[in-house]
Amino acid sequence: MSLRNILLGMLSSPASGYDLKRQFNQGLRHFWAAELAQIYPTLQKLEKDGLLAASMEPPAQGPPRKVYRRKGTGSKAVREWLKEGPQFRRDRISYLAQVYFLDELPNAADAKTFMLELRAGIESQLTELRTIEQGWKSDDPRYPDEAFYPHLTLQLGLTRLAATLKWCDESIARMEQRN
Amino acid sequence: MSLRNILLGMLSSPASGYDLKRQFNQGLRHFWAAELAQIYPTLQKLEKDGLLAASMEPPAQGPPRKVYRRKGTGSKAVREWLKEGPQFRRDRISYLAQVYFLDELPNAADAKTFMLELRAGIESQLTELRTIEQGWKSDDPRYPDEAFYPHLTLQLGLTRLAATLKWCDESIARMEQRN
DNA sequence: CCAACCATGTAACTGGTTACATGATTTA
DNA sequence: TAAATCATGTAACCAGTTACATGGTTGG
Repeated sequence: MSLRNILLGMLSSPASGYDLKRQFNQGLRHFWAAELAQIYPTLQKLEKDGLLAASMEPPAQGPPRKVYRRKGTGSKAVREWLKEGPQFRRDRISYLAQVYFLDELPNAADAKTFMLELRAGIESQLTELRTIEQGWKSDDPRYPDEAFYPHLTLQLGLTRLAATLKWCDESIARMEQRN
Repeated sequence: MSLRNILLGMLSSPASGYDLKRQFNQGLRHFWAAELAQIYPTLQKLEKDGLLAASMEPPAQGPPRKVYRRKGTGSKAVREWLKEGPQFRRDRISYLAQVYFLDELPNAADAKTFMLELRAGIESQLTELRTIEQGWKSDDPRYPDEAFYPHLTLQLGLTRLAATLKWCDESIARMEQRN
């Protein structure tokens, strides 16, 4: 259900499915990912439901694009989604499930290897996020003021990853004390 | 795929589907939730695949239970899952998707209401987690030493929620400055 | 001309949720 | 005896992923 709302939100200005995928990669992928194979059918459904209008546009260059425009009903749907209040869907954290069972590894060194790999993964996510922020800064000098709420989401991403990294270090230290 | 591995991990001692659901509610629900409608068929599949053995056991009291036992192949599968290294599946955060589009609300007061509700939700998750920790403490006085890794997962939950709460407060403050 | 990229789509499958069905046992 | 809880399951559906198919356009 959420992808529908997200696409509606992104369509405050007209865009094609391919455009939207690019936007996902730039601004939303740190808290939401979507594949084209899911985006295209969802847009078709939104058009059928009367929330979007579609038109084929042969552009100045490149292959023909199907551009979607948000209708009044579409904008209303976004506002209703936001007025429902925050949605707390229990998110699953795969690697935490693994940490939970780490005692199943008979060799303590294997558990430590796991945690070091985890730390490395989190750290690379952190640098990735900082790269996104740099991109935003260079795209528009008015950032972060011109993108107030997107900036907030990025801040939470950075904050959480920093906290997770700290947790990794503390956990590894405790594992060493445990021996 | 992960639920299979989690169930295998939980079955270091024999249990029924219903037991496992209870364990989910106690120890894992802060990073993974599962319904009985998913647990039962998954256990059946694991039995069919030869990783678990099942036996009907008419207990001293209560209705008959189907108890599953992990076989050697099952334990091996858990170790292999852990040796693959940490799985980073991009987690989706619904409420962040909503925050991203909060400018769609024409009335700034509505956006603030949203953030306050978000803060309240996070806070209640935090108290819920602290309640779980208290439960663990009273269940076993040796905690957290006897449950080292489960304790670590709880710590991350607490750390992240505290960080998120701080972010909420800072964000609300920025929104007020923005006017 | 070929590789890389732009652009749209369908089909099959997996994982997970919601709703429903059934019945035994325990407790108030 | 009625309600709550224990206990196991199936069916229909929804969301999301992976793999595949197709073809236009641009740049080396």
